Amino acid sequence: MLKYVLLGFLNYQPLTGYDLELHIRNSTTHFWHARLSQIYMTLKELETEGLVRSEVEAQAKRPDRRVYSLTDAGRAAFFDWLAVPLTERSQAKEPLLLKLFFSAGAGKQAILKQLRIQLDLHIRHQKVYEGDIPDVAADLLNNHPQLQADALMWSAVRDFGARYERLYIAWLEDTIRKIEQDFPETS
Amino acid sequence: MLKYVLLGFLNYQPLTGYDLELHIRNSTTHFWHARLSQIYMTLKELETEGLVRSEVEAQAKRPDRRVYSLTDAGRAAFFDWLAVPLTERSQAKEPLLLKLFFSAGAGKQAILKQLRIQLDLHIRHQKVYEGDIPDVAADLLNNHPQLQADALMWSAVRDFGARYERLYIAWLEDTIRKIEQDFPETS
DNA sequence: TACGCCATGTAACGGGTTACATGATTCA
DNA sequence: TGAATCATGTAACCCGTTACATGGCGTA
Repeated sequence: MLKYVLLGFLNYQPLTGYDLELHIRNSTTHFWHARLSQIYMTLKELETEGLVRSEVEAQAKRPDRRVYSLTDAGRAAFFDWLAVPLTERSQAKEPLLLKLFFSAGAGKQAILKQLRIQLDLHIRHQKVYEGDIPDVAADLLNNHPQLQADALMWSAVRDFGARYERLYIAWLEDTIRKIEQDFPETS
Repeated sequence: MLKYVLLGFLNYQPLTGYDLELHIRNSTTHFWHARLSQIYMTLKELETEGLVRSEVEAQAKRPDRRVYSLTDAGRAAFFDWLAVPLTERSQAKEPLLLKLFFSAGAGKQAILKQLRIQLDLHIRHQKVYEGDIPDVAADLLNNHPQLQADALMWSAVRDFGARYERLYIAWLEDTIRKIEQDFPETS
């Protein structure tokens, strides 16, 4: 799937592997993330498949950069992917819920500690969705005013993220309260 | 991580690979799932690591079953895992959000179709969280009344699932409305 | 008679993570 | 002087998926 993330961003403009990592980190990270090493590998694969091409650009006072852009085949592959709707619920894996599910034996205090650590993390993370949109997205929109429809989709997805953080925080707060009240003291 | 799921269920009672799949499908599936083939492989690995042991049980009119149970080392490994809190937000991957993020080019009708397919899936799935707890969980509780604290954790996690489904449905409905209103007609 | 459940596995493949490796520039 | 940013890559490993393989029993 990372292939399509890369094709998707390259459909907007040519970018390097490094740039792509920035875009991913700033806009898709809460529903799709990737390490730089994987991005570089995947770009190579896309190039051997003929979906992207690249050229090296020399820079003064900076390392050379390899700039990737979509080929016609790449653009076609991307739109083919877009055209197929997802007909199943996605089955995510949530390590926190898994650990909590089995945590009764860890004791009341350990459970509360775990929940409070996560509450803190989520509260501190929340500003990502409340604040301005990231610079990379703003720049992209300024440089390509025809991306209004895209911006609508970006904001819908961002809205999901905001709601999700709110749900997570409310659930953590309620669950902390419930455990404090109902969980038996370790004897 | 599947290793800990298996250890966690075996900490309640001895089970076969097939039984474990049933438990997973009925209670952890919305935050952790696994295929039977992987479960069988992982059980073998756990046995070579000395964390579980197994014995074959012959059955009349049914295939033989290999029943796994925790060793002391397995129980210790499980509680070691429980004792370490998760100190990072979990980064899930959500293919639907990814596709929507890039879907502007697919056109208004394709986007609405995708959203409505998912809305239907999530509405039909919702009863899983609204109805009774699954039989496997109820049986476990009836046979082991000392699992009251565990039941509290199970219900907390289940509550998360219910809230998540409600969020998903509300977001899909709101997004459908927004797209209908604001997304430019394909020219 | 055909489907679903019970029951266990192997083999090939794919996607992703971690660790390793390098090195200049800029800013605090 | 040390940390962050820019910039690209390779190799080993691990976890998980898909496909393949088998076969009896109960039930509609």
